[in-house]
Amino acid sequence: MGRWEPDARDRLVRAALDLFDEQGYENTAVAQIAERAGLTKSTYFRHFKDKREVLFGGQDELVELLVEGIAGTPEPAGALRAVEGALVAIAVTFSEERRANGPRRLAVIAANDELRERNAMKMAGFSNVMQEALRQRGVPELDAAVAAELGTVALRVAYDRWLEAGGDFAEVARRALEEVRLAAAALEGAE
Amino acid sequence: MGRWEPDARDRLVRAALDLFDEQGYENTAVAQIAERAGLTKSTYFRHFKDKREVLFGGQDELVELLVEGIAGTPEPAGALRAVEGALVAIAVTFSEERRANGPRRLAVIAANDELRERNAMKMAGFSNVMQEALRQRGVPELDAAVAAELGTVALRVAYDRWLEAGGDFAEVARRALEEVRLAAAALEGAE
DNA sequence: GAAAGTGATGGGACTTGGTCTCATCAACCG
DNA sequence: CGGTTGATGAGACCAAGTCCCATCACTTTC
Repeated sequence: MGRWEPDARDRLVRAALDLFDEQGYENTAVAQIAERAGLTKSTYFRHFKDKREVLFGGQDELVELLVEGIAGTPEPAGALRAVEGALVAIAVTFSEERRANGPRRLAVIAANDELRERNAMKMAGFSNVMQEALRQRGVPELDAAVAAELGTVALRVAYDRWLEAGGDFAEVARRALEEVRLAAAALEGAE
Repeated sequence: MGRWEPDARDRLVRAALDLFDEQGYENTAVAQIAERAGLTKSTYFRHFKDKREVLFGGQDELVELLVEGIAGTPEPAGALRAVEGALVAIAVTFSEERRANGPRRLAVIAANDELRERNAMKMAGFSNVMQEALRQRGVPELDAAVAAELGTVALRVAYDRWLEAGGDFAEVARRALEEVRLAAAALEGAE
């Protein structure tokens, strides 16, 4: 594989991020991204299923790691401990290079409805995947839903902090999850 | 207003739901929806900003009610009580007609990625709105995020049950939220 | 070493979502 | 009765995304 100029996919990602940054997502045509990467529209759509996906690559890998992280947490462990295992498992993908591009990527996404939509779907996907993995362990439906949802809250918080301050993502995530748990436990109900 | 055939918007919604049901969302063109409603593509896009929105109308009203429900909960009350106020506040929009069309609408949405994406965005929007409204009451950031997220879990659960069994939505939502709270409180942390 | 195969690419036709502009036409108002 | 208003129709236009076929670099096989 890779008989021609290598890294076509990477070149597309870089070209897209640059162009979105320079002139905005909506003002950038797929053909333009391809051109800057030395390719054509056809080739772009062979690598990414639509215009947005160039910003959301690697999601499949994260999903796999989340599932493995939950399934691989030794029994007996509560649902939230398994979620912690999932967050720790994805830490390997949080490289320095990813941290460097993070803010630029976030800024592009935040500036466009279509992209925010895709991001919401991504997050919901993470939650669903964790919920399903928890149910596979025998966690009851509602508990799985709650634990998975709190896990994604922690994931968002941890990601923000990690972009801000760096450090070991696994540690940041563990702390965030514990804070979320305490906040949830402190909620008063109807009396 | 309404000098020509009235209810253009309603006709479009009905035509869309019928066509999506008959031949699927992707196999239905906007022009076809408009045609069945006795209108044209131009008019369609005057009523809905894109092809999907015909299935997601009324979101603005829900957002308003959620915010009012939280802001209108008398102090002092915990974050989750305010969220309960929000869920109760939207109950007025859950009519019998809406319940009748609910399952068909859900089936169409579930069958298509684009629509599931929009739905995820809608839910995330509810959560964000509640979170912001809670912060306006002085609830700390993280507590607001957790309460809002648990609120949307309860909202989903309540909606499912209400579609299934009917009854007073406010009551169903209250019960769902209490169950969610108990599930969250029962989560064990790292020792 | 030539022929056949393979996989990534180029190119262009085509459909459809979505935007924009201008014309039309029914109702209302003075 | 003539002018205004607001919803609609009509059609040009652009970009996203799909499809199909040609091409070309490299590999395998005989």
